[in-house]
Amino acid sequence: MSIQEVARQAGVSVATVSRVFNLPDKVSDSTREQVRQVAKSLGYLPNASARSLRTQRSRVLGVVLPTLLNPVFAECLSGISETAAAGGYAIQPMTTDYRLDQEERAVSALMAGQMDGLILVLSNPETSQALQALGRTSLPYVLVYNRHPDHPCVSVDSERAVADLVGRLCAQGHRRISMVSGQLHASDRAQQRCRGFRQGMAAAGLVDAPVLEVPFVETAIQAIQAHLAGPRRPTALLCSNDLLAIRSLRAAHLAGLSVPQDLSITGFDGIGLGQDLTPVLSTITQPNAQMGRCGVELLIRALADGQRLPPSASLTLSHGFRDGESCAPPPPLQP
Amino acid sequence: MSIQEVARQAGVSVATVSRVFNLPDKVSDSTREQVRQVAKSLGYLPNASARSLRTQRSRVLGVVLPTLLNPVFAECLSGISETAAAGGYAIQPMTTDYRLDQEERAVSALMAGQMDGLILVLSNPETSQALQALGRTSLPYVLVYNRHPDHPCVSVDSERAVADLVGRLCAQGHRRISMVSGQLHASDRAQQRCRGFRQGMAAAGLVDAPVLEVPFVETAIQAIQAHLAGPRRPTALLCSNDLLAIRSLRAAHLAGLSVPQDLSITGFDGIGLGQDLTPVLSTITQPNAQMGRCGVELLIRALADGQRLPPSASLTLSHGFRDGESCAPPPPLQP
DNA sequence: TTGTACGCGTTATCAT
DNA sequence: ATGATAACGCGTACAA
Repeated sequence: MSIQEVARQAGVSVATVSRVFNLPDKVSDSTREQVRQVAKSLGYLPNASARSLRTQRSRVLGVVLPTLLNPVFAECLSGISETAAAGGYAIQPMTTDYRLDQEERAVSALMAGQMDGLILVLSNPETSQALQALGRTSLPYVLVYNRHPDHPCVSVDSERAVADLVGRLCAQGHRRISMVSGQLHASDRAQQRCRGFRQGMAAAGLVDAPVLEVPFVETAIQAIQAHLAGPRRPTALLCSNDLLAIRSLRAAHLAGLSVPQDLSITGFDGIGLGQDLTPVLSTITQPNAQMGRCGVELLIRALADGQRLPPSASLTLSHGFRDGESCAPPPPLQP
Repeated sequence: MSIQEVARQAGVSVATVSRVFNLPDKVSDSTREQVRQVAKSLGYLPNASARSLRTQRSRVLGVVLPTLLNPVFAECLSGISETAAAGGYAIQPMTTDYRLDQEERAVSALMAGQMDGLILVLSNPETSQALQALGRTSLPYVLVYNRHPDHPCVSVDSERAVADLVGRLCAQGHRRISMVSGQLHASDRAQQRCRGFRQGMAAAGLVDAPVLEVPFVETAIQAIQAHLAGPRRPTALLCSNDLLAIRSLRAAHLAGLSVPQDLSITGFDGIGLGQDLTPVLSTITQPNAQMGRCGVELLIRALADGQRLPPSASLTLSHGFRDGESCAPPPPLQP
């Protein structure tokens, strides 16, 4: 069902049909209605490929994410999807599983796919080959969650957030605080949060700032449980994301510890689910859907101006702290 | 950067360049390498829109889902994405928030977007306008989670699963079992699970089979808590999905009940997170990622054959039961 | 206000 | 083995 057929049946030229869909004002009321009528009855829908070939814009945004199995990215994609749709854009997401080769394949596929712009959550903007390749093109893009002075980013100040949180824990009386982190090499966020931890601990005059880097999510619970079984176990676990915090809650239970009486646990991300848990997860909250929304808005604005986004367009959204039930002063007596 | 430019620089015709990418065997070794060289140095990538316009296939699959905020669909999309990528397809997902108008908009947009096939999770295949519209086209599609004799579906037998679960609970000694359900009108799964509940209760000779239909997720916890505050409260809560089960855990806590000592709670879906909770969620498990994978595989196979999928291609995957920690015999004394 | 005709970048047919 | 060229469906400059 093409524009030709509609034109034929409506007794007008293809140009008129095209105008009915793209410049409705430039066609008389009567013919417009006539054409719409015919188009509807034929179930005509303009061919997106032809349109995109002709106009050189696809109205599709590419999205690259580590995984959808972490709700933080599902929430973000949800925001992206919503805002893109509102702006007349479709999205084409690809996941990388935190693997650099997949990251490059994804970006390359999206570049070949006539995306109008790209929204990226990468492992590390500093070293990403994919981002470098992208830089050699004129395709507009924006990073989300990532943070880097040379690129347009929508992010929160993880470093400060974590440092502040360490301060809170110390104010509650905690002295032995461990960080539970995901793989540092796979994520600049993890690195930033780790830096914030070290900084916060140093500021509190605490020399010992142990970081437990959990290699695989599958083994996280066991590793954390082992860490909690040690002789001078921490009184607080500062986890670099909510999923790790949830697994830490499990590990604490398995280790026979009550949260927050015996052990405090905090997360980072503010996934919605954390509010429905018992104990409610104490965590640093990011506006995940909002971060996606902002990324799309920046991108769409840039597209309207026919520009790429400069690094100076970067946005630091404000984070929050959810005072849940997984956090309390340390138990009074500790050996 | 077009095929023209590559041809010019390589000193061959566009036809030869095209062959290098599509039928490499039909071109001599020397020119093939020559062309590849030039293409690479120019960063040439075949234009997907032009290719799709010419071949009438986009190698993109459309996906319609209720929401990504329920991990069950995020897990499914993850499986879809993975299998699509492996088969050389990209995906274009749209969410409906369980709203029929969004459902129609999504399907319509995907039909206009030159999708090669559609993977759909709809509210209700029986009444869906979107599905009816789709039926009038020749676009291949497959339903996932939905179950209907007139359409190709990848699903599990929710009805039997729930009925069996009721049997298990009864065998443990439960007599007062309530179902907590999402909005019945918004989901055929909810309806099926509800039927399974009534059927199982009837089979156990239990006349009273109360169903608490929770209107909005936001108010779920309060509604459930109120239900638990009643005089002859249930000893078990059979929830129609894992998210409701998690909220029920919270509601039980707020009502001062211990799970599973005072109250048993079961879910449906088998989201990964349920395993990391305390108590580990007892639930009916579906192979969520696998359901997505199967849908894509069916679709890709149909595309290879140039066929639509007949209803007879439907697949009922087997479900399981995770014996977690949220379920136990009822307390001995009940008024 | 409406129509004609070109070109977007590619694949495929038909020659050579 | 390679090249010339038509056609995919559309938007738009230009003409009427």
